[in-house]
Amino acid sequence: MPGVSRFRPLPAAFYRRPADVVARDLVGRYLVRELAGERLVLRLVETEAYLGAPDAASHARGGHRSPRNESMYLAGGHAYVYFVYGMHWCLNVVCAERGVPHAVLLRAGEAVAGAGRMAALRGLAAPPRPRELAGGPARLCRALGIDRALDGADLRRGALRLTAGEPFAPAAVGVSARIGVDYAGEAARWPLRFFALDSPEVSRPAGRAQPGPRRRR
DNA sequence: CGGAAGATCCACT
DNA sequence: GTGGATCTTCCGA
Repeated sequence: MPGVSRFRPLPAAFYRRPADVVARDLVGRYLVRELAGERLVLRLVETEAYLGAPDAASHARGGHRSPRNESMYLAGGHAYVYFVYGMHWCLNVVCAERGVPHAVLLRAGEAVAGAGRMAALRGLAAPPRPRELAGGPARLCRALGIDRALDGADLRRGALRLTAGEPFAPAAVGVSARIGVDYAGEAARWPLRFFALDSPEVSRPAGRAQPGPRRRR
């Protein structure tokens, strides 16, 4: 039965690794959402790793811990959902051992199933243009109906799961600096963003890891 | 206790 | 390309 294994949940051992390793390995995997009796599936094409206490861009920088980010300290394989800019939800995959707040931000995905329902959740009337459906961490959450109710959820079972999917060949995955973390000093340049090189859904093509010659003034 | 900034998106110029 | 929406959290007073 070709295809069935794509929906096998990723095992606990998958998550018990550093976030940069998990982030790269998540590109191509399926994010499966059961919502109102319907199955919505995104193939992940863009992720970012956040490395806990030593990472100035992380919500857990300096070992910070609060009710908001408490889920980051769960064992790998749980969800960390947070609210930003007063309007948007973002979904992270918690990694490593319990007490070590590594996480992977899910930034974009391609629709595999339930595209019509996802477009409706996004409030889109016409067929979506590239990046419109789930190209961006907040768009991805809105397309799957994800909010605080899923904070701390077990990603191996339940209404939100990560499954084997269709991993990309290593050569098909690009690496860049993370997006929107310019405040983080040196950590803002760490190569921790991973994306499918030929996906039209990736939120931005190259990020700013290795700035080439740029026009000035 | 007030002010500022944020792992973003969208409308508008 | 720029700024507004909107609210949780943190920090300084």
